[in-house]
Amino acid sequence: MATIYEVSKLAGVSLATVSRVINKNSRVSDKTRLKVQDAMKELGYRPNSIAQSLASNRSNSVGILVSELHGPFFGQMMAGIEAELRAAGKHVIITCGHSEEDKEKDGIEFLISRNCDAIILHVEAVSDAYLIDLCKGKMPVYFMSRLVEGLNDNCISLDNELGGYLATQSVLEQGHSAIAYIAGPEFKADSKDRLAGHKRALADNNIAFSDTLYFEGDFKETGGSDGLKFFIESKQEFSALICANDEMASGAITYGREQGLSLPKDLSIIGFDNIIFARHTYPKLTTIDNPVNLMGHMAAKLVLKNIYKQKDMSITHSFEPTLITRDSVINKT
Amino acid sequence: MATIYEVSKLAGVSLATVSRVINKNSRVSDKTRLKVQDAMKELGYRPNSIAQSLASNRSNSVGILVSELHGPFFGQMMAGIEAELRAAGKHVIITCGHSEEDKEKDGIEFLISRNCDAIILHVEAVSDAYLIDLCKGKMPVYFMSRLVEGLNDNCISLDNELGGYLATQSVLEQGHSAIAYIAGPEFKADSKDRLAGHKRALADNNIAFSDTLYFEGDFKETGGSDGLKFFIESKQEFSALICANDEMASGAITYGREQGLSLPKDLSIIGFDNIIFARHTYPKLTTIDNPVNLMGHMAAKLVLKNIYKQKDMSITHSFEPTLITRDSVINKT
DNA sequence: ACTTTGAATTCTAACGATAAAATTCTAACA
DNA sequence: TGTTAGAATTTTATCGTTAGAATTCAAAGT
Repeated sequence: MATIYEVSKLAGVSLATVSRVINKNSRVSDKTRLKVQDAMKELGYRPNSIAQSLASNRSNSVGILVSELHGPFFGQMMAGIEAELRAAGKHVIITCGHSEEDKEKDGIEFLISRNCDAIILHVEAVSDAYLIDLCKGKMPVYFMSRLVEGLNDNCISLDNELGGYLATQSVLEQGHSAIAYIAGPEFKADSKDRLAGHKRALADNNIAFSDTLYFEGDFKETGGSDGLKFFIESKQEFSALICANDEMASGAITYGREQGLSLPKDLSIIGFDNIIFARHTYPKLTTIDNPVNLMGHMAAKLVLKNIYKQKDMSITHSFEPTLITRDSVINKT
Repeated sequence: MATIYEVSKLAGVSLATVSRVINKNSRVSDKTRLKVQDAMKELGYRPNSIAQSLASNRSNSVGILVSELHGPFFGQMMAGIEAELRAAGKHVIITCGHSEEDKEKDGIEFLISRNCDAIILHVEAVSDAYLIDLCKGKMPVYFMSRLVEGLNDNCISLDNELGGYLATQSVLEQGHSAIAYIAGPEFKADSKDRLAGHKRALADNNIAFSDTLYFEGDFKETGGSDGLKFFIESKQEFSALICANDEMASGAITYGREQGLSLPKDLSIIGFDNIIFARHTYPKLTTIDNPVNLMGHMAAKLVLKNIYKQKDMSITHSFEPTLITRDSVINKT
């Protein structure tokens, strides 16, 4: 591979001049710029990004940690981040933490050791204290879908409490009052907030929250099936089921039908996230839209603005969920 | 951040010695190793991977190009590759080509310019000729889910023809004979091979392939709905529908029910890929399993073996699809 | 013609590691 | 005691670029 040195020789200028036409920040006369560009073309020159990084102390890479590389939710998130960053010539180094504390810490260490210019984290298992500490280090850290105390400016988050409220409120408005709730893992902030919204909506409607109509799921299909099984076996009356995400709602739908329920007649179900497949369940899933792709774009923009000093980036830190009405919730009356 | 130089000073040894304890390939006496390790710990030293890359001409990064970052299929694939590589201390740089020729080429260029040690491509729009040419360059290139003429050793592929055959054969065995087929985009190799398998199964059973029961879809939900719409509006008789992937099958199921079909009684549907959601459609989707996660692992192993010279890597280049029987195909009789 | 000034360009020293060659050390053996 | 082989360690050059200081150049002002 041709180096900058060979280009400079061929063009008859110094190394520094070539470097300056590559980086087009400092001024070079049109004449020399052309000479250099010709030489670059002739040699098929491509700057060595590693050498650039070493010399400039900039790797032009952004680390991303998500819980899982698969899964519709993270897919949308990564797609948003990558698209935005790639358009700016930056690249993403992606790894995953599987929602486990050790693996998340491990992943973060890994990204730091790769000399990213910044990292964007979707972490769930690690504590706020750890993150606050992490932010004291020299690596800039940003958070997706998580609001870390005192680090608001580094967070892109969804109002999960509102989402939880919206879900429950919409079900209540359809005349349901005995409502079962399958939450995500209690240690996850998302779960907690969505549940809080649920409780607020119940309270607003003077309905008591019942422990027996609560189940802690795992945010996966199994959480939905296990939860519904639990409720059915406990022989309680309930006409609606709220699932803290769409995967669990899917699991619940599948399990419910296996148990002979006619959906949505026998049971209304609402999900959360509005993943792409939500429109292909039967009945089509009513859910809460989580604009995670947009949020991914925004996280990337935040990095572009703060780290790469790009102008004209208007940042929104907080996003609002909205109700998507389909067929899985019906009027009780 | 502490550098190797500071460590060497603190430990009272030379740079080279520190380098050798970091890379633990060459021998260092236990005594000095300990001294150096202590010094590293004391300084919180972490090797600068960029400098390592420049000096060793190894970036320890593998570029990955997939069609989309979202989507269940690619998620599984990326997860497999990343897990394997990450365990070996390598990182992945991921980008996407959106199944468009220009964007794919662009993505490849992008990865090459990032000095990856190798790249793993899932490309669909780019020609074999282009890829063969690409392989003549100095960047090692590997292919996922694609068999490039003469580059077999660099490919990890699925026997799509067999998968197509299996799908059709299984439907035929259930007594169906009027079978509609929704293919993927014709320019994609996967589509072509699956269709070829379909035709072979028909031929084996002395059933003529009918142009009017063929529709070229887009591998997305819309392909399924558009295809089924086309068949229904053409007023043909058919009792089974084969979709070249699960997304299209989902779309077809949803559309079919919207049109008042009772599934699977009125129409049997089979998909391809066995994405995670296939078990949550209604009826649960009978499909062909595509072990793409495994294949991702295998592609990574191939890189580990060829590029990073890891031993004990047994490589399987070709994978076989298998039939997953669920509820969406019923016996016609 | 002679400064002056600002733009254009070159020079030089990093950046933080690796790797090959050169050197020193250590212990065994004649 | 001197030799020698092999292990342990150091020396030195290098990877390909950037960045700031130093220099040269060109046009304008006096």
